[in-house]
Amino acid sequence: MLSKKTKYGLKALTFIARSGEDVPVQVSVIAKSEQIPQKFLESILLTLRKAGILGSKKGKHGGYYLRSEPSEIKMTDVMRVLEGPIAMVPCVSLNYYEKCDDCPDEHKCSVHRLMIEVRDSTLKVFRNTTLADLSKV
Amino acid sequence: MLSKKTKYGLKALTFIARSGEDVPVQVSVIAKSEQIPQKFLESILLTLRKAGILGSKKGKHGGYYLRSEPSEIKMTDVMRVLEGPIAMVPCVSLNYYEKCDDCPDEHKCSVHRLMIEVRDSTLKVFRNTTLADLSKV
DNA sequence: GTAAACCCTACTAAATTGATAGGATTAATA
DNA sequence: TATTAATCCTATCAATTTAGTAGGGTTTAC
Repeated sequence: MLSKKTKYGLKALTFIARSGEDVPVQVSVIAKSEQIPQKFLESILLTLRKAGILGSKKGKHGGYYLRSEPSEIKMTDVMRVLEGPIAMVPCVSLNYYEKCDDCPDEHKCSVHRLMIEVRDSTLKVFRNTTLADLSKV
Repeated sequence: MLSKKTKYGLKALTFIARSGEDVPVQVSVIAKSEQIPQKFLESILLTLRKAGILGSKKGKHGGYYLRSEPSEIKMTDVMRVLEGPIAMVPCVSLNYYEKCDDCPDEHKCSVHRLMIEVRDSTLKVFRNTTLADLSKV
């Protein structure tokens, strides 16, 4: 299941991308419009900022803005930041690989091979999708 | 993340499929060979039996066996039984559809559209994979 | 009739998720 | 310079899920 965190994060990014203009968007505005608990959203946008996807401006008239063009923001990056590894098992993760305790030989593991296929097909979607695609009405 | 339940379940099914012969396989044998807690595995195989994927024989020399040929057991079915819906959000699930509380219009929801693509690509993998594929050495 | 197997229900500890609380810090502007 | 509006940061918490354990009940082969 997709976490609320990721769902909210994607909606917020879409909102910011759609707002288009060069002024930062405030958390309160997004929260209200997208029906997201404001404090929760704050922490999500903070995560996205720390990951380099969003920039922020403090103080009055502050808010969040995209650090790159929507068409440059790939879902692979966004999903990894919000949801964590794309692979369903660590032994198949490109970025967070970990060996299984059981499993003497990965290449003979039926689960391993199936999950590689799932990972690759999901990756293909995320690699071919950017925030610009999400933002289309 | 793939749950241990699903991982164990897939390994157990593979084990049974590989054993080939027409005699039922005991939980204790699978548990030992695949390093799975026996009581936990019991409950998993029970689930698979109730779902019609496995059959069982009670009493001495009892155990579990496949109800169909490995090549007839599709991953879509197995995954739905063990892991639940394949879709990452209920509003995109074919078998367990549920509307989102937020989201006035699904078709305009960026998350919705992305998750449909992910669902379809995952589904394609699961539809094209059977237990026979998993069981190949 | 007894041992070996599945069957069933209930419980539990740990981790994760989805928040909330409360304030610290920073910046615009009156 | 004081005020206000915003982000930033840490801590806490309740609910849920996960992964497993416990303890028998039931069925069948021999």
